[in-house]
Amino acid sequence: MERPALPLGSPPTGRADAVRNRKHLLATAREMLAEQCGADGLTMDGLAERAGLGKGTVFRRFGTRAGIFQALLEDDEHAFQEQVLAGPAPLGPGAPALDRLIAYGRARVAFMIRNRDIARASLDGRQPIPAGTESPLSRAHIRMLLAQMPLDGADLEMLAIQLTAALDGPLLLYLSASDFTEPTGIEERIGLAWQDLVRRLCGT
Amino acid sequence: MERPALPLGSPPTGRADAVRNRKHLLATAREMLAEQCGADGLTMDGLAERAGLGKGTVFRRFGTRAGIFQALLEDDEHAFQEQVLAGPAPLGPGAPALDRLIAYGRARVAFMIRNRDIARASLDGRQPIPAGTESPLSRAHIRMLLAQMPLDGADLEMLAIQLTAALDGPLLLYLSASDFTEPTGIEERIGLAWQDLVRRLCGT
DNA sequence: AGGTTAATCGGGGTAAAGTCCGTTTAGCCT
DNA sequence: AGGCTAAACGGACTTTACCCCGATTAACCT
Repeated sequence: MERPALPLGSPPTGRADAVRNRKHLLATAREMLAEQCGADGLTMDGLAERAGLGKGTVFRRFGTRAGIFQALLEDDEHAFQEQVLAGPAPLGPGAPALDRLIAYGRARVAFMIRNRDIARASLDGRQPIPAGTESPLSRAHIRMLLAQMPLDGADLEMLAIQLTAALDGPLLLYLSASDFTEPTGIEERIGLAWQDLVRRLCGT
Repeated sequence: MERPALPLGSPPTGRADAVRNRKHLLATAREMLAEQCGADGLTMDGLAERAGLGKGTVFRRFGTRAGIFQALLEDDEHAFQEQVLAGPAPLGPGAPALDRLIAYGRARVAFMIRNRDIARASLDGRQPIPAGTESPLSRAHIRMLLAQMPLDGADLEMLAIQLTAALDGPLLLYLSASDFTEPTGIEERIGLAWQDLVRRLCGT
């Protein structure tokens, strides 16, 4: 195993040029996504050429095509998590756990909708362990909030996984593109459904 | 658009040789999966050659590599749904909706664990509309059961999507391969968590 | 049966993903 | 500063998904 221990995590560590190139590649990828309006137009050759780097570098950095989108998503997610960890209540700390959980779900739904193209493109059926999408941060946060709530006898770890899936799944797997062009505010609808789901879980 | 209206659905319709070849390709794919112990070893060229057919045929039938796995999954799912629609209670009809919902979840978890490799391989970040995995049958069934339960004021459609995600998501996205090699009975654990989740939803 | 047609088949061609290894260079040690 | 080494770079190479279109054939009609 020569692959780095944290192949795709949040590795702003290592040699200076590696870190620089990684950032440069992510920035270039965002440019290309913005210009070409779609993830399909992003090829590894194209990215390497536009970034002025070799193809080997791109693959060593991200491992796979989906890896680029996973890295982009994690990048965005990092900024998002700042809001959650240190932002104003009820999303940030200072509110009751139930309120925070509801606020978190709504915020995450908005986040997923905003980044749904990248999120979808980050799915890769060939990777045995589904990275990126996994959002360990999301899961851990939900887990932490659940622990503060009166849920006697529940398997909190598994419940956190289920709720994470209930948040991300609709956007990743079950809602088609057409659902977002309809006039109805889909974001509000999913947000309400989340709120309702969580409230019912706590017995109102 | 020359693509057939039901490109990947359950199309045992059309010309006789097309239907025959489709079945033959699916069977050959299963053989290769069984022998090579893994979805990665299945290539389109290899499948075509082993089946004694042209590569073009494979692609016309399944559209994409992921399409093969989606077709395999739908095939298995068909047999599974028979149990649900006409099998013995509580999975089949005849039991209270809550019991059926719990039984369905447990059965689906078992199904997803059994087929997790194929299910994972059916994910494809390039398809704008996530087919196959979508399991409209699963969603519709859950939706139907929810309608029989005392859930006043809920958005049943969205709740069904969330619960479908809570069932499929863990296996598709959030549980890594290592979770299944551990001694702990993961299937039972997920099944219990599902039961608990649904019970809480109904207020005990 | 024979002819017509529209769909399927076949396999060579293209482009993009992913690999390899010789070359270069950042970071460190003296 | 100068050298050492492990890591990163680059781009040619291989593999594979996916496309195209002429050849073939099943289904239907008379």
